[in-house]
Amino acid sequence: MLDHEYTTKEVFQKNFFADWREEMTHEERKLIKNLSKCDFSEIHKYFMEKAEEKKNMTKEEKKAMKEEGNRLTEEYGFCMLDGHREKIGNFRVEPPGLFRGRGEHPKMGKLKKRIQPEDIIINCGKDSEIPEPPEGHRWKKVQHDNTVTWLASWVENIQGHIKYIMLNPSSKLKGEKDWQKYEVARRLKLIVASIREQYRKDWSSREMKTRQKGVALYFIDRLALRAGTEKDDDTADTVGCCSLRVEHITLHPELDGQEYMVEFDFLGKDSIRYYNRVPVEKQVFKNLKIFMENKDPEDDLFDRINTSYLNKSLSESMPELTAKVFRTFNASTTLQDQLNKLTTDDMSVEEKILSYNRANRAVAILCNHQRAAPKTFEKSMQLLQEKIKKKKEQLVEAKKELKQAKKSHKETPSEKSKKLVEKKEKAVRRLQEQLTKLQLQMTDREENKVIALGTSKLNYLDPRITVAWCKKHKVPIEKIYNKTQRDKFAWAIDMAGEEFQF
DNA sequence: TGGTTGACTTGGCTTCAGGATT
DNA sequence: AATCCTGAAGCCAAGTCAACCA
Repeated sequence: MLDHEYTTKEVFQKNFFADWREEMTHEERKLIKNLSKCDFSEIHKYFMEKAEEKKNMTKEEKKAMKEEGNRLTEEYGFCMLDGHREKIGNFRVEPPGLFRGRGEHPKMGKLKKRIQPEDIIINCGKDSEIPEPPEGHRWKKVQHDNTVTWLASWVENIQGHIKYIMLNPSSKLKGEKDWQKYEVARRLKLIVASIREQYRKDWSSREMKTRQKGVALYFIDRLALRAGTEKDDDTADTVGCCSLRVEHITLHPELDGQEYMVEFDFLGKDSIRYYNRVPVEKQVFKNLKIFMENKDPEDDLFDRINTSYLNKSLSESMPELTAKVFRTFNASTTLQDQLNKLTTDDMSVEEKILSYNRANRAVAILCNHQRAAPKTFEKSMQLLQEKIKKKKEQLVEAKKELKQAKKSHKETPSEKSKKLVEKKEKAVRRLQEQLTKLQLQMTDREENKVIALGTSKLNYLDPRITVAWCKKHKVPIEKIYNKTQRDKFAWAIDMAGEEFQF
């Protein structure tokens, strides 16, 4: 961990040292009193050498390692559910280490303890074979609760949260849940117009609580904000819609030539910054002003409501409707609209894929799915640039040769010279295609520098939209979904025809 | 009504296998 | 065969939301 910047943070060092001292013997505690006087270079070196050793293993050793890994997965990575053999998602218990957390987490650096069999609850079928605990140990408990999906659990010592062993996304159980999720979002589509009408009415309600609900829901719908459930104090300070504070928004009666602008700036899930400037309706602007009156920056913007109230009122519009459904609904709707807008029949498969990625990107931007620019970004762009340059030169050369061939064919026509012209024409065409492909790749990568597509693809986009699009436009599904994704979305690949509409 | 707990989904980052390139 | 590079798998933290309890 010494290579990481966060080990230099005061909170990290303080937490780590406190927990470390707990583990010390009486003598050690007497001796080791100041972290800054501790020299970890030897153990650091030891681990570096270990890593080096591993890297330098012979082919045979590597192969043996891999086989052992496969054997373990084969033995522990599957379970039987309702008579089907299903893949388990995370079948290994989390190893001990130093807790990091995201953003300015107050518990960073604390010691995450090793989990013992005595910490583990096994949840299996009544008549299934109970897994043996390691020699000399016993499980905390063995239970047979068929109302939950987890196979094993333990309590983690940093926050006291429960951790679970659950099934892989490719499993029937998870697939069915996923399908249901999208069906709920599709039901929202049918009533969203009336919900929008209602929350606009709520902006002028006599009750401040109702107004807050109306504005919050508008943000959730229009900006795809998360619900914003309140959280413990001893976690990183992040917010969602309902937990927004006055300090997170700035009102501009006019900005960039537009009226009623709201500027958002806050840290959301995983301490990812959300920054956005949006023009809003006059009534929304007026309400926000009222909500902010006589408040300090650190006061809640929506002080009369919370996610539980919001969800309760949503469930009256439609059973199973909660705040997060809007994200799924808006993401999937956006994908479908963008795909319709960006795809035409005359496109090549590569161009269609770029269109798909652009549609996917529109969703990722809506949901604020960001990533750090890849460490290798500049380098890999440069590489691509060089490839393009080389290809261009080749193209110029090929064109020259074609011209030459044409010329000699004109001067002394023969079967042979005709063939040569055709051959050169073909070469030019091929190079041209390869060049466009590279340029498309470049555009795609550039536009994707700080945008993460994976999260929306995996969690927000109804896979049936993608499957239908692939079928309609003759794009092989393998070009859009990799193996894992195809496994996860097997239900949609089976189910959706090209006529599917979200 | 408000706080807590439990179960499940969502999320970005790291690691590493394996294909591409030299 | 060695090295490079990338995509995917894996990791585990951090959300959402319902049930439960006082």
